[in-house]
Amino acid sequence: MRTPCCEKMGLKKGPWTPEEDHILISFIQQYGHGNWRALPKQAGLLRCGKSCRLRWINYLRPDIKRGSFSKDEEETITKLHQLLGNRWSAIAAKLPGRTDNEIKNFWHTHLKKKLQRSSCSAATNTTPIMNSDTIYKHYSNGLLLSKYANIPMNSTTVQTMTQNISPDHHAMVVAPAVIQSLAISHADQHSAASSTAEMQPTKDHATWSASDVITRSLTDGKLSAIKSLSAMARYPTDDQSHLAHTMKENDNDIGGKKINEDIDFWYNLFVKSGEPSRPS
DNA sequence: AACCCGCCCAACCGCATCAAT
DNA sequence: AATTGATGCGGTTGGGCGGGT
Repeated sequence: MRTPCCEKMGLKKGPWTPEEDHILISFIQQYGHGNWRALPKQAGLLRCGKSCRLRWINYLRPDIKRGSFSKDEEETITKLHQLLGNRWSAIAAKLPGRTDNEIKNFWHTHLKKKLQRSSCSAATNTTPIMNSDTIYKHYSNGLLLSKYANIPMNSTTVQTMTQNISPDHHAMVVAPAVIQSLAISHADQHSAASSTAEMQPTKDHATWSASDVITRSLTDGKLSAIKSLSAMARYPTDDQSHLAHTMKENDNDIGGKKINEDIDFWYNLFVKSGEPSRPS
């Protein structure tokens, strides 16, 4: 069984002292960090491996970029968050020298408030901003409509489908054509790549919301999620038991895909197309 | 000067996932 | 295929700090 970090008696918690930092840096410089679990004992630190790893990754690594975020970084984080949601490590991967923790903190303390202010002012102009949820919806809608329901994609069908899945005001935004077409071609790649691999469900499907399904379909490329969404959309409401049933059925014949490929796909897409567009 | 309050961020925790056996 | 250990990730916490009263 797993031993919770620092649960064992005698391990220190709380802020790191300069001495501890020095010991950790010296040890890693000399021996590397092959095994975090064993490291504190070998280095003579009264910390758990997890704590050492966190301290190194978030603070002591030599390539950490210190100081406030630049305007460019701020914009990148904002765009990537629209794109990826709270996938801090994926966002950090696009910002050299920044850690997921740092970006997460920056988001919660600065950007979120800033965006809330700007969305308030945007709301007064009645121009909805396309957020990540909306993008997920359009992406998934595009996939299921084009691949499983044989319905031609246009703004009306997208809107209707989205309303059936999750009737919030963001769903009224019309997807840009570039996202639709690229999403469909991406779906083709998914179905080709996933036809033979095996899928392991990792969450109790009965507890999935429509948003979970959509997010899932994006993050790991499992078309079963999209299939389920397709089936669900044929019903007037978000019927979770039906959804769970469909998920389990589909789990048996659909394969997986690497998360990073999806992240790269979306990142590249938005680099190409500028930014999540506002409907005119 | 003392107190309060909100903000910031380093660190922790629980869970998911991966890898080895 | 099941189990176990290690690592990674995202949400949350709490202590330090600065500004306001």
